[in-house]
Amino acid sequence: MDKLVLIDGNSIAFRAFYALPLLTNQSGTFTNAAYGFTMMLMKVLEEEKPTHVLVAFDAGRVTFRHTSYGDYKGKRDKTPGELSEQFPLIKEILDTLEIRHFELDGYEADDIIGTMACAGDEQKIATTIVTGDKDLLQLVTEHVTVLMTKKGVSDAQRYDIAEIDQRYGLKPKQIIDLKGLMGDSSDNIPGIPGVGEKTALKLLHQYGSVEEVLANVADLPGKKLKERVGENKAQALMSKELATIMCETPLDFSLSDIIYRPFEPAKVAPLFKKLEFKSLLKRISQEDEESSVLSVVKELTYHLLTEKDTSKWEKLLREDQLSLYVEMSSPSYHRAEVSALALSSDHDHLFLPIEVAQGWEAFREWLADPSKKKCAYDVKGTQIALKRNGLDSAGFTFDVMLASYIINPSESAHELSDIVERKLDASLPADDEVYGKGAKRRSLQGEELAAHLTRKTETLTRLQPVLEEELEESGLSTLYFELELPVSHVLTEMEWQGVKVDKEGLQELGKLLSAQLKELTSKIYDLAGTEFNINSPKQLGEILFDKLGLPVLKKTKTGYSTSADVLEKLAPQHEIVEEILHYRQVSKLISTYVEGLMKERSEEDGKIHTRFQQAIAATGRLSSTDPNLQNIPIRMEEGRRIRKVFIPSRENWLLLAADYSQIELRVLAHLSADENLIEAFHSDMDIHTKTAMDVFKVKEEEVTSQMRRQAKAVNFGIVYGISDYGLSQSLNITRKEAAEFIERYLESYPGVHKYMEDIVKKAKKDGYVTTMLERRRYLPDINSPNFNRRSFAERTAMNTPIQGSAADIIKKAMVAMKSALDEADLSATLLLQVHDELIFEAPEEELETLSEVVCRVMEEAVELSVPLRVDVDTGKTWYDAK
DNA sequence: TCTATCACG
DNA sequence: ACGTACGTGATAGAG
Repeated sequence: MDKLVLIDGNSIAFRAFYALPLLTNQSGTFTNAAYGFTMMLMKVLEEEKPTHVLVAFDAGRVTFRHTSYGDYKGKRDKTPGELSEQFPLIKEILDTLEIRHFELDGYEADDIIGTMACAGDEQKIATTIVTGDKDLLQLVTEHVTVLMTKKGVSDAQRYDIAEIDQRYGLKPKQIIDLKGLMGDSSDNIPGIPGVGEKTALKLLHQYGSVEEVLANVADLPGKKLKERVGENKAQALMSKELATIMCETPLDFSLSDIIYRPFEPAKVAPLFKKLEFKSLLKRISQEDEESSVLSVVKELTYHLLTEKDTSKWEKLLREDQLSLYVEMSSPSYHRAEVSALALSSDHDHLFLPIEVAQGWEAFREWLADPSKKKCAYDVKGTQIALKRNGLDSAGFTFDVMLASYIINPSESAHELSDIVERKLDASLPADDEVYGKGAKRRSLQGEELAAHLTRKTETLTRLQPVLEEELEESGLSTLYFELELPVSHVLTEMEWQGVKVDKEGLQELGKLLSAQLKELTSKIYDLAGTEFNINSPKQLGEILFDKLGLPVLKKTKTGYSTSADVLEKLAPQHEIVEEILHYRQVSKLISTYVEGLMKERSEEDGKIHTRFQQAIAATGRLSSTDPNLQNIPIRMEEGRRIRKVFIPSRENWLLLAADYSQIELRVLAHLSADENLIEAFHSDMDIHTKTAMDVFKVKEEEVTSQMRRQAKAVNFGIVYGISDYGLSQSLNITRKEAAEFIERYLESYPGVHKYMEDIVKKAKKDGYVTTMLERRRYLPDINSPNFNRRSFAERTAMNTPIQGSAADIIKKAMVAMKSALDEADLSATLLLQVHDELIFEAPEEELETLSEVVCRVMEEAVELSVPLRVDVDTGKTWYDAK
């Protein structure tokens, strides 16, 4: 028995959109209408068990109805962008489910459905129309029923001839007459003014049709009604015509084109996964009898390689590309031990204990051959771990971790198991689960290790094409392949190189600071009249505010705030406060820097090898861990001395530091095209002085240091996504004063003002912002009804293109630097990056050439509408290279 | 494990 | 009226 289901795509999507909250998935795509639509669709497919399915959509804006009545659908609100952008998504879902969908220029979805319903009726096929629109009731016949959505989307009411009769006392065709008389405000069909559903029904019950009603105007009850009907005869007839659904739409397909075959869950799951349709995912996987959709419990067949049988696997190394995963004892690949590695092609999975890999000559050659393509998770860590085990490697053309990051840099979880969860219809136990964490950590061995590891490499092979496609779809391929991947290779070199630390110098400094701390401690105990743990904010708070009775200016969730900005305000009130501030400083220097750096210094080479994390910061910046070398003190002289222990690794070498001057404000000048700001940079002015002149309306000579300091804070504010409150906090002024500063700034730099407004608007429309090199950051909260979340997202929208473009620029310079140094035949090496600064070490005689090369490469990394300026300094220590 | 604090750009 | 500056990482204390 055939069963035809006709779905009114627009109507269901509308219903779903307004019935559900404005959901977004991780990448900021609105999904509520698509989700509701799919829920409805699944339910219908399950319950109706159709043999033929079709979804009809409205095409374009102008239909034949507009031709006859210009105002047709005139009053309808414009479809909100959050909904219209979901239509392509809905169509993609239908395509994946292999359900045909149609739209036809000049016609509405109704007309396609009407025509198919007529065909179904003629051929006596049981037909169900799914819609939220009462108009379609006119199509009901002996064979055709309408499934009408009620509140929400999952609830529906079936209308057949009997139901329509019971509800309206009409035959289906009379629904047209009903519309003709009462009109339809949503479609802007006028009908007869003053005639609503009640009157219209009464008239139709008596006369049967619009024409008959009009023919009997004279007999109609009530003077008003007579008048109205009499005056609007033509309008009533036209309304009826507008409400009539076409049954002769010229369609270029027939029943045989819309045959429905139940979909394969395995094909649909990845899309649902991507859209985060979790409950639907569960639903389809259950239908699949839990075979394989979510759980790839299916054991992988892998080959555990021993020294003896390496030769028979050499053929695997001739594959176009292989995935490689190196298993380590900890994430700190500069120290971690490698237990084993695994190789995967599409078909074969090979497990190699580290000794076997080291002893297999053909593998070593393959690994070091740059023309042999390899895919890995965290290429940098992989290459360093391999190198520490005597294995040189090259030819890594894909990094799964980096790809996942570039696709969505806001995502906090780029572990392989997280990526698999998001991008594939599979799952992988997280390393923490397999190994346990903290004290429970254990090591894996033998078969267990082999199974876990080969499963990871197998996953890499499956992830790569999925990620590649997603990069391409979002226009991120260039950024990924030409910037991020090359940068990761530069970082590998930098980390491998490491930076030399003067052990004795560090110990010396430690002693000095410890002595100072001791003195401060006893002084503080004296002043407090008791001993307590100064490092404990809780105990400190009790001393300051309870015992000494200082005023409480700020509180935290847990009690009194003792942060530096509070203490600074309290300093005049009690001698102890200043000592505490000083104590904090010294204590920080000892614990974080002296002791922290000492712990990370390798006894082997006397160097520190930080890890530059490339897949953390949402703006595209790098971060540095174990230890963090991007936050070595500089602002206070006392802390700055820490920099004296960072020295060149060889004799007669020096350090060279090159930093971009005002890169973020220059980027802002470029992005905003603000004439005043551009001019300021072209004339090489001190930008904070210039801002002070504009904000305070004074001449250059009249700018005081106080004004310059305030102007500097305003500039920071602009870069961070200005708010009066934020500025008032940082300058210790009232919000009103801060707001005035901002206003005067924006008046002086109208281009910046417009840019800030435009970028927020664009973010609201697209759901994301981009940097100069098209790096993308999604802002799911940008349209949030929650003021806080929305404001945060708006500031992020303003800040990310600036901070992110600056990150793009220095990354580009780093990539270019590699070849520039080679070309100039320099042995200088890049050691560190600190956001807007690069630090090199080089033999003394190279410094002059190096300065020139470094400046040129950094300044010419990209072309902006303002010049980029780089300052260079050299010295025997990092402290001296200032 | 979470919170407060503070170091950097 | 809402209550924030943007982006990070490390440490110590407290639960």
